Amino acid sequence: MRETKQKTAILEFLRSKRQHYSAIQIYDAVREKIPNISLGTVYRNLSTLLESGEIISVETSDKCVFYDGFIKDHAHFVCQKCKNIFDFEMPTSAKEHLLSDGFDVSYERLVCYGTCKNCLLKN
Amino acid sequence: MRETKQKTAILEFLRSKRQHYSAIQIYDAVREKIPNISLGTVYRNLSTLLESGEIISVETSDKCVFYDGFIKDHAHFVCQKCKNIFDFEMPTSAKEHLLSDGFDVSYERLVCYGTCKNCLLKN
DNA sequence: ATGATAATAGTAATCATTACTGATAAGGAG
DNA sequence: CTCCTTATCAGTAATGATTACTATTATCAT
Repeated sequence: MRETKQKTAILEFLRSKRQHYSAIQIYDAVREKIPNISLGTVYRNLSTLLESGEIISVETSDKCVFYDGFIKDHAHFVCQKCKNIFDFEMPTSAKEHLLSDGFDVSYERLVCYGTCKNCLLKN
Repeated sequence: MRETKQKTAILEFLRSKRQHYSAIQIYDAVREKIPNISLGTVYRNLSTLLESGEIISVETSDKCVFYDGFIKDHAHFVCQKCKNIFDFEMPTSAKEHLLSDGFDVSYERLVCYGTCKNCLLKN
């Protein structure tokens, strides 16, 4: 796994923000530093960064995947109105329970859907 | 919302199985009863059934969505080897915690990834 | 410095899902 | 039961996210 300015820029962008970005959003952000970076390069690097565990992915009911440079265990809340994703602390893990049932758990994702504070005030 | 044989067949198929199917798998299964049903019809009915809460969807790190006719609250375990999806009981919900923080939660999805019993034995 | 080769830019292809359109059928009114 | 409105359908085209391909470039061990 070679060090390239493309991969470094992607990782630095994700680590500099505590938000969740789609591949195209990352592409647009990184293009400010590397104007001719290819979208395929963004996808390829996101894959290798996922494999190496340097970033995590968040699958929601939106059609695209979101990427997160904050890799400490945490859960996500998706606001169905404004589409924002909020982090919150992971409540009790299901790992032990599954392990005792003979399943080997590598990671878990909890996603809650609803309406966020801000959107509730706007109703 | 009209009753059609297409919608009935889709719902009956999902309710008759305790597994999780992609749109194409549902399409293939329902085609045995309604040979000329259209894939678009399957997607449209899956959407309305989701909206009415008669089925649920499961988003995983696979590119496609899985649909489930079993709508009681439960969590999912995805085997990264055989790709099977297993149900398990939802551990403590995050709802109360989020509600006390001012978020209105409509539903939550917990997905664990790892290796299932069967695949562990095969290693 | 140099050579092997991993990674890149650019583009084409794939795959899941959605949109469109003229035809069909569900189901309420008469 | 028959007719009429219109939601839903089949079939197909379009979209949007992601992946594959290829000739070129740049990383890094020697």
